Formats: sequence, C-alpha cells, structure tokens
Amino acid sequence: MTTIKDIAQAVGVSCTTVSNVIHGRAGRVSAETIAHINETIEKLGYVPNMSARSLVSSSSKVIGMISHLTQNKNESIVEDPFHSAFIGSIEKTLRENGYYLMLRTVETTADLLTFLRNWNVDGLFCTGVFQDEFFDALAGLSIPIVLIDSYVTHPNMCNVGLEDYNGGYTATRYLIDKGHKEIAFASPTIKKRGVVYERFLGYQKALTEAAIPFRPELVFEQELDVNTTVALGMNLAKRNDITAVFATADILAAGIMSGLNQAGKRVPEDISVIGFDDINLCHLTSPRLTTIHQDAPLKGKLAVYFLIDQLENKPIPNREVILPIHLVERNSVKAR
Amino acid sequence: MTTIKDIAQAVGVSCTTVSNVIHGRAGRVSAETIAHINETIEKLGYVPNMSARSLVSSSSKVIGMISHLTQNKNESIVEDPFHSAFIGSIEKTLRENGYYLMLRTVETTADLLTFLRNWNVDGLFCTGVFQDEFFDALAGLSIPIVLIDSYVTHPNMCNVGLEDYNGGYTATRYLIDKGHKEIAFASPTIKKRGVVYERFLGYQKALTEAAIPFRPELVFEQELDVNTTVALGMNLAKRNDITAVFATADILAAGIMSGLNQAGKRVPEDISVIGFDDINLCHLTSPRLTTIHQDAPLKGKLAVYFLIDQLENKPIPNREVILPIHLVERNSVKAR
DNA sequence: TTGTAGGCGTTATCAG
DNA sequence: CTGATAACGCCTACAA
Repeated sequence: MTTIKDIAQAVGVSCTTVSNVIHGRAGRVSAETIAHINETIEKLGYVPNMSARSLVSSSSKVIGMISHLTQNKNESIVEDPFHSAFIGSIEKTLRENGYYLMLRTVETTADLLTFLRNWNVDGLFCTGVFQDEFFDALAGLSIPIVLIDSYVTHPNMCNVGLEDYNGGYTATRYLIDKGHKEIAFASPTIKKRGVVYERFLGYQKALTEAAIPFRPELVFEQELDVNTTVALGMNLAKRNDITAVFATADILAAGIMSGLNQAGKRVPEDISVIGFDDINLCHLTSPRLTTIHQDAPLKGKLAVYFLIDQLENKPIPNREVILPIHLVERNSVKAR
Repeated sequence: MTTIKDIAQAVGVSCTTVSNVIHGRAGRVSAETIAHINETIEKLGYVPNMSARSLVSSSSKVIGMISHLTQNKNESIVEDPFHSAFIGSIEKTLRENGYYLMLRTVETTADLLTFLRNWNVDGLFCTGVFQDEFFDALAGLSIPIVLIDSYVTHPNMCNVGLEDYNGGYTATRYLIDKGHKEIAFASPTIKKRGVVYERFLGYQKALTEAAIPFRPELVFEQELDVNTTVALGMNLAKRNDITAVFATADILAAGIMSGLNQAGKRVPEDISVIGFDDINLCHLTSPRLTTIHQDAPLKGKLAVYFLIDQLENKPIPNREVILPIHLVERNSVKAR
C-alpha cells in the first residue's frame, strides 16, 4: 500500500508537504514541488486511507442510510420497490460528492448510537420517522440528518417530503368528480403524523368538501405484502356499496385490483381504483393504474444536497422541501 | 467518546488488559478483572472505533456491494426490483455477523481498486460479472469475493447462482408441452457467459429437443425499462406467427403483456407469456403471470455465508451453489 | 495475570 | 515555502 510517507520519500520532501498538496493547500508549496508530488502520486498509485483520516479527524465521509426496524422483523431497508427507487439516486449523488454510503438497519436507538460511533458517521438519512423515542435519539445527535417522508421536524434536521395531504385530497377529489361517493381508503397502518396519515386527512377533506359523510368502515388498514393486498381486493369485491378505492401505495392498489379481478369484479367498470407513487408497476397492471405521481429520484437527489450543504456548512436557506405531486390519469378509474 | 484508555483508567488496569477482555481472550485475565472491565464498558458506554481498528489491522469489517456501471449511465445498484429483493437479506445477515455494508457503484476498475483501498474493504459482492477486464481486476484481488449470478469462476471466488439453463429449458418446454411452436424469446442483451445467455441456451435446447427449428427473428433483445418493454409487446401484437413469449425477467414479461393488451391482444387467449424470477409483480398482473421461481432472499443469505466463511478462514467444502428453480403455473399461458 | 511501547496513515500545530 | 512532531484509538509483541 502506497502511503503519504512513500510519496514523501520518493519525492524527497516531508509528509506535511505531500499532505498539503493532496488537500490543495497551494500557496504553501512551490509549483514545482506540487507538480512533482502529483506525478509521483499518480505513478505510485497512492490512495488515501479513509480509516486513518477518519481517526485523526473524527469525521469519515460515511453517510448512513438508516432503516429503523420495529417489531416486524422480516422487513428491511429496501423492502418495497418504491424505496429502492431513490436509494440508487442517493448513492450516485453521494459518490459524486466524495461520500460513502452505508446501509444499516437498526432495531433500537442503542444500535443506532453504536453504529454512528463505530464509524464516526458524518450524516444520516432516515425515512418514515415518527414522534417517538427513536426520533428523540436522532434529535440528540450532533450530525446532519435528513428526514425523508417524515412529519416530524427539528431545528437541526432537514426534511424532504411530499405533498401528501394534497395527494390524498387530489386522488379523492378526482374520484368524487368522477361521480363516486362510496370511496374506500386502503393503506398500511395509519400512524399519527405520518405520510399515510396526511393522505388520510386529504381524503377526509375531499369528502367533507363534497358533503359526503366519512364512514370509518370504509377504511382498510393493511400490510403491504401481496397476499394481504390481494385478499383485501377479494373482500372488497364482496361488498356492493363501494364504487371506488383510493390506495395510498401503488403496490397496494395493484394488489387490490388483482384481488378484485380474481373475485370477478372488473376494474374500472365495476369498481374504480386509484393509487399513489406512480412506480413502473402502474404501466404493467391491466387496466393501467391511475395514480398520484411523485418524483422519487429527485427526492433522493434533494435529500443528498440537503445533507451535503449541511456537512459543508453552507448556508441553508430553508430546511424543508415539499415536492409537488400530480395526478396521472390512466385507465383504472371510470366515471359513473 | 469513551476509549479503551478511559476504561483502563477507570478500572485501574492497562489498555492491553481491556483489549484482551474485549476480544474474549480469557485465560489471560482474572475473572474478577474481566467482570470489572465489562461493567465499566457498560457503564461508560464504550463503543469500538472501527477506523482505529481498521487502521492497525488493515481489515475493516466493511463489505462492499459493488455495482459495475458500464456505459448506460442511468442505472444504479438497485435499479430493478429483483435486485433489491436480496440486498435487504444481505444487509441483515451481514449485520448479524458483525459486518457493515457499503453500497458502491464503480465505473472503472480503477474506481473499484481505489474504493477497496480507501476502506480496507474486507470482502465483496458482485452481481452479473462477465469475462472482461472488470473480472480480471477482481481476480487480482486478495480479498474474498462472492459472485452472484455470474458465469465466470475463479479459484478464489465463490459463486451463488441459479439453474438458469434449466430455467430457460423448463419455461420453453412448458410452452411446447402446451402446444406452442412459435415461441419468441425476449430478454435484455444476451451477453456470452451470462445469466441471460444460459437461459437462452435452455430455450434453444427445448426447441431442438422438440424438433422445432430455432428462428433468430423470434429473439428480441431489449432494455428492461417500462416504455421499451411495453413497446415490444405492442410490436409482438402485430405479428401473427408468434403464439407464446418466454421473457427472461418478470418485469419484461409484464411489460410485454401490457403492450399486448393495449394493442388489443389478449393473454393468454391470443398469446401466452411466461416470465422468470417470480417477483411479487406476478400476482399483480392480469392475468397472473406464470413464471420460473427463484428464491432471492435465500440467494442473498447464502452469498453472505459464503463470504463470511471465507473471511473467517473456515473450510469451504464447495465454492459454488446453484439454487434450483421451479415452474409456477398461473394464468398467462394457455394450451392450444 | 498484567503492563509498556511502538506503530498503523493521516492531519494539524508550530517552528524554521 | 518546508519539515518535525504529536496525536487520533487501537492492537500486539514483548517484558515483567
């Protein structure tokens, strides 16, 4: 392994000088020496040892992408196709800026703290954080944190989110405008102050606005795995009161459509379905899924910019970005 | 930050003793001291500094999951839903064994080498490696490497793969048994000695066996993005010679079905489709997709076991696991 | 059973 | 403009 020392010896200067050149501290070194050193670095194939850097600077260029595992043990960081859409975008942007991405699942806040100190982690991405003790742990940290899809805020964290409320409203309103009145709401568990909760509020708002009474029995909280969602679709098929379903995730919507289909109901003739996210899957279902679009890669990119600006102490004009959503009309909703 | 030194001072012993206790080198320390040290570690919340360890031991517990980016710049590590299925399983198993996962995309072999030396990376996972200069670079390394879905072997790498040939054969044979003769083969680029290539060979084998002439014009090599796959489906709809399609990935199959549908063809009445992978999507298309099943989480888990056994110098009975596949019959194929 | 000392590669301080 | 030197936290001979 070529080290700074090797370079220094080869060139006939001290480590300090080499280090200065590496860090672009020009002005302190003669142009001649700089050139010579750079050549040698090239020739000998010097690569900085991040561990050593990290040790001396107690900062590491390591960014953690944290997935907080609660009880449901079988999940993991990239469980759903939507998540994975922006993790790639995050890795790319980080890399282009000289950072490294560690993926890590933590079960307890102690796990988190340990991990951070293990590596002098410089910054963190977390998704779906709620107002709980995990959040409190994050709040106690002194490193930059970017929260994605979370409705909790903290003076020294940044947030990248979505117009969830508006999305819920828009989807529901669209169904109403199409003549639907008995509209089911399907989602994973509705946790207070979460993404799903906001969409739920938007749903209620649209209902209220149209003077349609909210009926709690039309709310279906489900796991997102295929079997469950398909089963839900089959159950919905048995009822005749519902004419439309708003599902807060495309995978959920697709599962429901599939269940509906298998139970002999036709979408959208018998029942309309609208989703949320606009993942590729929307083009692959039949009928193609009408949904609320969001830009996942952009979300990832913005999250990284936020983080890097904080890491580099750049001024941060605002600590929050709410990405806009819009409706994408396809074929899963029919007017009645 | 609590360090070993702090512990040593608090207990009134030397760093060496603390270090010995931490590493379970019992026998060298009195039971009493051990207990005392452990208590103190607990009380003071000592967490090892991996950078320091890494520096002194030139090994880091960091495992890289490498995605080799060729020209197509917009892809990334978790581009397709299938990939992301086992990356979660990999993170989990690594973590349970005391390792850390770094996600990294590399464009050149130089990028790879730099990355490895930056962090003293202990081991590597790579997917879809071919016999090229990237492979040569891997071959030159001295760390354990596990190749996933790759048809290149090397004395000091392990392989976790799939019965791709058998899968291709089984799928095609199934279609043939159902009375199909004009069977299209749809896949991403067929690179020699790759996963897709093997499936292609299986396809040809089944054809030959049934005395059906292989027709190159029935082979369609495509990108896997939705638009392209849907477009392919629409094109296939225009021809009347094809009665069935074998697609080497479920997302591809689903795209084709969608295109077929949009062009007015019905699956499986007009044309049958079979996929590969058995991802959740198969339940969500309509009709539900008949496909070749593979166990992605298991693949991830096995890959990790391979890697860890190598890292810990355990005896490795065999350097290769080929996971079995099996056909899952659903509704996208019809006998004629 | 325990301690001392040197060094891993890098950076920062301070002196020349 | 350049160079010693100490320090980051940890590990491992080697001593005691």
